[in-house]
Amino acid sequence: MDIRELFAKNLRQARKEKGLSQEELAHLAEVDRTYVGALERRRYSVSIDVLDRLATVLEVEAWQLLLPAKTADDFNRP
Amino acid sequence: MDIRELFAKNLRQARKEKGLSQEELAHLAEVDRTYVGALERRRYSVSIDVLDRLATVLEVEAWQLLLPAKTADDFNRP
DNA sequence: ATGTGACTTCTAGTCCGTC
DNA sequence: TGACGGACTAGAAGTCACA
Repeated sequence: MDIRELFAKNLRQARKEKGLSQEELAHLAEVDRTYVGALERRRYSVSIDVLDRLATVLEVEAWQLLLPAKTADDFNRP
Repeated sequence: MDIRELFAKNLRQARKEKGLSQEELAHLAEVDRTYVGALERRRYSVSIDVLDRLATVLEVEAWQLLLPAKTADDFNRP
């Protein structure tokens, strides 16, 4: 799993958890609606400036959007 | 402290801890020699693709390069 | 409400150099 | 070894129309 996919999944997950549409998130973070969609489809390598704006709107820390997804193994650990 | 400054400081610190020069890091991560220096001077908003390559060379996780610096208060916490 | 292509503009990122 | 400038190219950032 490359970094774009990681970010794409975290972004989509964080957005859904906030109950926002791509359009709403885009508006709040002052980026284009289609750009958010493009990021979730891993089309671009987002810059940290935009990443930070998105994180702020989603009320998470910027670094959290780059956290690797939990693997099945994680759930079996003590 | 904005995200570029955060990244700049983490990058420099991680690089020093590995005992690498800007030039060596640049070569290993396949970016330009002057670009590493520019990032440490917060001149650009790095993309996550390059951030990931730098992290790999520095043997840290990509998200760790975006971690906020510890404040003085952190050291006083129980 | 989102996916996509085509397009333009802006900045990331390269490459040359000097201090 | 690192700071910094100028000129350039690649790709991110941003907009629109249509499905």
